[in-house]
Amino acid sequence: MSDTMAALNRKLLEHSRLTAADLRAVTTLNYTIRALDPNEDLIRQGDDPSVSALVVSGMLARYHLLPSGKRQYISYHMEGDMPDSQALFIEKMDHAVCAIGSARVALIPHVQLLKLFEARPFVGFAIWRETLIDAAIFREAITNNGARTKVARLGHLLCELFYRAKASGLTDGETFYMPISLVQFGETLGMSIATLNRTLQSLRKSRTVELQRGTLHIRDWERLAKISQFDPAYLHLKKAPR
Amino acid sequence: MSDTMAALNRKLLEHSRLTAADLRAVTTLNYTIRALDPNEDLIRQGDDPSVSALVVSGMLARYHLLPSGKRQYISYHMEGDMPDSQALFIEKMDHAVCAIGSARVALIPHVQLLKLFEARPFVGFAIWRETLIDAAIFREAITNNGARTKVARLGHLLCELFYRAKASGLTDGETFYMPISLVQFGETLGMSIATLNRTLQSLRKSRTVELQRGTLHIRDWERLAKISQFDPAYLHLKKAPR
DNA sequence: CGGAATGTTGATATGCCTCAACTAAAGTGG
DNA sequence: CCACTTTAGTTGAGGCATATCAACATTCCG
Repeated sequence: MSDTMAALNRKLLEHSRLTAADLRAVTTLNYTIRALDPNEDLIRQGDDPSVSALVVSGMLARYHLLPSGKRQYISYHMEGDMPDSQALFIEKMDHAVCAIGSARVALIPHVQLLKLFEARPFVGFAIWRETLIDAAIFREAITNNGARTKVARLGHLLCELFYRAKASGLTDGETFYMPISLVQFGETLGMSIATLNRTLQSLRKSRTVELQRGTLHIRDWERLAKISQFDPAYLHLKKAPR
Repeated sequence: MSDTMAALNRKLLEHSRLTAADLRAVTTLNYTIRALDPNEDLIRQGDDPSVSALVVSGMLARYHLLPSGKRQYISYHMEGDMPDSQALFIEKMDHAVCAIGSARVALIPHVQLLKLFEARPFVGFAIWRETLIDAAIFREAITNNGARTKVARLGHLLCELFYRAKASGLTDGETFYMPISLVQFGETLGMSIATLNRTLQSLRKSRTVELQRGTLHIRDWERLAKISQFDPAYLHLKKAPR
């Protein structure tokens, strides 16, 4: 049995209830592993995906590429996430996905997933739920960028990444390795890099959080969450009755 | 047979292929109609939804309510849309949905939808696709608010609303009735109402678009789309091979 | 017809983007 | 392992865009 698919099962169990038979069916999925260099694209805007990727290690990000060449990062994805289940029923990618640091993904053909969903609807529902949680994360990003102060905006993103990592057991105590550059944070939050840096200084000064060389360290979670108006309800990380 | 569910079928056929049997199964769904006054909430943040709403007439909007009482509007939904299929597999609403102007919705119990999806997986896939298109709209909103100029930002939103309305046959030539207030536009696009108004003036001056008393009139679609960097690819309104 | 909601415009202060210079860290090849 | 190059992060100065506040006009609605 596959450790890789076992990781997917663990992820699905973070929010969904599945029977032993469902879980067993998931482990029968075939896949191939692909290694990605830092900043390498997994898939580009306009591509027609026929496989879905499951993050095995490292981190991926979604982004839009604008006519000017400017990037807008949309969301980040870590071990156990399936970032392009978003593309399962879609012909042409409206966004690209790239690696943040080195990463490894398991590629699962869409046809296999569809067959599995027909045979075991509740597995489909679990992955559907996964895509809905992604959508909730997108909504929160809209609100974050539209309605929060710069400090809360950055703080909120850091809270979200840390909370999700912790829920998946990827943190080392209060520390999480997450090699997102300041430029990328800027292109996520709609801030210039200068302002982003100064905003980060301000968070540092508040002694709630430390971030250097890709290592995020939470010094005072309660206060950081308060500063950032972070309420994890939108991540829906509770198991639902089936 | 129900006209209301026929409207849902039309919507699903905008992007998905379904068999006659699938379509018939959809029309057997039971529902109740609910009328909404302008600005009335259909569902609030924190509620536990047990029904999904299909917009029968008028317009709905999703929004986040911040601790300060400030609203952030997330997206708008018109006839044929199912805005809270987003909540199908989720316990607690992370956002609210309200009416923009008067509206009527058909409420369909989740249990019925789930049974339908088990019996007819491809109907489920079509509605899943619908939720994925919503997610693509959210992503575009992130980029719109984060990376575009004020003029492009407003123009892009108007383009999207008009394009979607037209695809659903809801426009009257180059005109669409859409009673969103300037305050609401501001709370959608992260601009103050003063700036929003001046941005609108600027669009008016460019003679591409007119907007008054809720009526959107497109005067020069090509130029507006260009100004706004609007590319409808992200709406995925093409039928997919099954 | 009167009151409330919505839209419009002007003046002001400031927060942020832009640009630029510099430092520190990481990666590369001899 | 060290010089070199490249990339990432940091800080400062200046000017403009936009949030904020306030006054007013218009439209909507009972």
